[in-house]
Amino acid sequence: MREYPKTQMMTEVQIRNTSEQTRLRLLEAAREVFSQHGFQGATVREICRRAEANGAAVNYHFGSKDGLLAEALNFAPLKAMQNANINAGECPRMRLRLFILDLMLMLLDEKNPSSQCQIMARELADPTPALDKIVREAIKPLHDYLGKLVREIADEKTGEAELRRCVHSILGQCLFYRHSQPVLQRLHPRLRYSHKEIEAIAEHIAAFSLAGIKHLGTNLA
Amino acid sequence: MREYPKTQMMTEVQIRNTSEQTRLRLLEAAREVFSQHGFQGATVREICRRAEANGAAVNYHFGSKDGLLAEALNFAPLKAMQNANINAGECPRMRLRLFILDLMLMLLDEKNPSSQCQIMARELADPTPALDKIVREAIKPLHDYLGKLVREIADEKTGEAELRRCVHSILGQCLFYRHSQPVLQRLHPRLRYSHKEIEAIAEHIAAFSLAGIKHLGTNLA
DNA sequence: TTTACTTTCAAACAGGCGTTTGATACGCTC
DNA sequence: GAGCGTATCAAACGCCTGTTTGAAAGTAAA
Repeated sequence: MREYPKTQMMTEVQIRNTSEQTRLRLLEAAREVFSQHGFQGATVREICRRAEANGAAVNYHFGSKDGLLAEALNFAPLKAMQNANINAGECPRMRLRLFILDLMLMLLDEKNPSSQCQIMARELADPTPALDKIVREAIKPLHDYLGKLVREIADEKTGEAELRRCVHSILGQCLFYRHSQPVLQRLHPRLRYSHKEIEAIAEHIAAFSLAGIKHLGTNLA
Repeated sequence: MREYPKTQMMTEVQIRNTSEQTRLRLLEAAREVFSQHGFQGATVREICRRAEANGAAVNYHFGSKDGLLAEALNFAPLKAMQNANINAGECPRMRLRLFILDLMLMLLDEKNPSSQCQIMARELADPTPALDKIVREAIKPLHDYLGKLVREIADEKTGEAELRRCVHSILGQCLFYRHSQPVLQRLHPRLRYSHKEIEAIAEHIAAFSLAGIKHLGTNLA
């Protein structure tokens, strides 16, 4: 996986106690800063400052800012969520509800250590070299899984394009609350994303979407 | 409105023939570059290059890059769309359909000279000093108008919060296609946003949303 | 023509960026 | 202790950014 630095002479113990610790601190700081400012807006110096590491540490341990982003990405939480959803055993409509709730919690919960989704959500709009990997390993599986879920709920005759658009409608509603947060903050200054508020939003999106999916063919030709 | 430069001695004719022309060229170039690269990604030098103006022209005519953005914004197309929608005379459901179609055309049509919406859509995610003005003059009226429209369609007993979430659901679906364009391009490389495709997407969002609004209270407590 | 003023221009400026460098301290093996 | 590979550090590098500067060009009134 990683190539910097090539460990040759040090013992594993030493590595774990010295190098590996700053590596981890850098990764954690990077996730914070990337999720807050985006890739362009984040600076290597600020990441190093938060990690209490030297300014050259990023390039030493990860080769470049790009390399740091690539290793800071972690798709495990998203995959875990999908697996949990598959094994929930509920009916498809209930699984969609759970899916949306879990996704909204990842996107909005401030206390959630999974800033992964926030980093990825930022990447959607303006691409970095890491976007290809993100799409391949996280977004495509997400679309695929959601597509299957919608197919189970929708009418059998529903076409492929229409199915895809339903997936877009669901994800669009969810991502809106993250992408437009600066705007929503100005429109409704009092609004806070408490766990209760997130649940209410998720429930709305689920109900709204289920109605939309169910009545696909009834509104027009 | 503008303060740079303070016109004192030149005749109006001269101003129109010299200064005003480069001003307009700068504004047009700025709209192009801002909509393509976002505010952070856009560089003053590139804007000046496209406008065939000197590198100092932006600061001379607009004071700063921020000032250029503020004057490059033009909310007229968005307001015109809303006015046209009010006067369409159709029933609320049909007006919502028209509204979504017009918005999607503004957001996606490549040939459309109104890159205004694209600039604004970019600003949603990461704020610049111009965001306050954008929210006040464009986004808030948009939310308000859409809110009234939804209120006409929805059940009378629908609460304020739920109404607002419907507006978010509609806008979220629309904006998704713009915000996630880099991702969608990778997921479906063949997809092109022809006028026909945009119409199909708009029609889907309208039908999906109308079903969602109509069946607000039926799915759960 | 002289004067006043606006606009354009090449050049430079100051600051921030990601990155590189060479020295230094450290821990291990021999 | 000698030698070696590793990690950290302050400092600097080269580049790009928005912005400023002072001179030059141009036009219109005096």
